Amino acid sequence: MARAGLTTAGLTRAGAELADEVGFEQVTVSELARRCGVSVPSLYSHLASSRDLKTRIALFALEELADRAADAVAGRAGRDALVALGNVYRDYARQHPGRYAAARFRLDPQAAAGSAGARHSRLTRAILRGYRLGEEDQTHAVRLLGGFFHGFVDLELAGGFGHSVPDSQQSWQRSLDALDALLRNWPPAAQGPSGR
Amino acid sequence: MARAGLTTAGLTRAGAELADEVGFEQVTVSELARRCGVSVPSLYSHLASSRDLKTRIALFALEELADRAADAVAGRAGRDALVALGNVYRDYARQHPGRYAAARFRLDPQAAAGSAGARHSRLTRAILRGYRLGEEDQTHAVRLLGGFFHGFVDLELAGGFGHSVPDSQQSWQRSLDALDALLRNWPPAAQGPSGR
DNA sequence: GTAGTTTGCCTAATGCCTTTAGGCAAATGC
DNA sequence: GCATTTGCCTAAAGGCATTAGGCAAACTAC
Repeated sequence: MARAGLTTAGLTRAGAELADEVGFEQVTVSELARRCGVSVPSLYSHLASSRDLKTRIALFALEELADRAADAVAGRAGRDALVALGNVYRDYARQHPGRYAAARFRLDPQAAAGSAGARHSRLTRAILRGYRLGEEDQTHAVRLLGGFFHGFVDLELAGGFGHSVPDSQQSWQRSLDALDALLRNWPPAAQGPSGR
Repeated sequence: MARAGLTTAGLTRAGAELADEVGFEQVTVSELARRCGVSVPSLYSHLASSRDLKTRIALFALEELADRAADAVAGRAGRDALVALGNVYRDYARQHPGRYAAARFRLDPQAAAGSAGARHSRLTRAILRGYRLGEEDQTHAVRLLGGFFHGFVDLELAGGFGHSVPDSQQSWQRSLDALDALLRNWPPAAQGPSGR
């Protein structure tokens, strides 16, 4: 039986493409096998399980996204960098909705530890160098931005900002404006316990 | 054959509970049937499909969440309302991770139109009354907050802010502080095209 | 080049999930 | 009470995930 020349990396890439075509949720070992012209069980020579496939696609997407983010923010600072970084996430999600969903896949702790997640965090932290934030507030800001980027993009992709005025592109821009202003005027920590 | 007394609403609630137990992704018609003590095909008297079940659970969760949000913001304004609203989302997600995930399920346009999604939007808009924002900027702020609430909570739940310092509770509080400050000092629209 | 070993492909098989069809009897309506 | 509707069941079919074992290509060592 001639070998089809499959590799784990190749299957991961094919899986990522399939994800963008049919949606990450619809990616199956069976469909991938059909796409590669081999029988379903053959894929188990290269993949441990369906979950293994999804994990690999997720890691691939996170890496790809981090590479784009790194390129986009290189040589930029302050507001320029903030906009560039945010746009990377939004553009990637719109160009590659399946991969973007994959990047949101719940990884097990071990896989997560080896993922590009930390790169994303570092890149976000890097753009904050253009703002005057203390160590701790920088971490808060990283998480705020991370949450906003992901949340806005996810809601938008899900149609949450559907065809209503103003369009979501404007909201995106104004949100980035607002966040830039916020980062330039980050409020000091309150004196006592605040709320909960 | 005695009737088990199943109803669509009852199955939806049982499905929501199952979601919190095993995770929304693991909810199946088969498991629900086992839980109710009936055969799998029996459920098709009350549910159109597995997707119908998930859609119903999603609508249920969105409604439940909107009720909680309405209660929490009633009689509050400004920063107090902002914190209360944000906390509803975060608390719900932590208490009911499966239902929260269900609330994020991609509904088809028809189901989405009849969902509590618009209530959520209105509630967020309502808390913004305590801030001086123009009509359009209010919408931008609704989307920014919606994105942040969802994004932060989702990343947190996924372990994205794992056991590192400062803990995510502090980041949550500081983020709400920051957003309150932002809303009180919302930047005016820039003169010309900004960025993209 | 040859022999032994490893590896990647296949088919068969198993089990789980989703769904449909048709039968039977409980429940409902007149 | 009778006719109709409805909710339960079993049987069946198809799809997906996965394992086991066989065969031959590919690799390694001498």
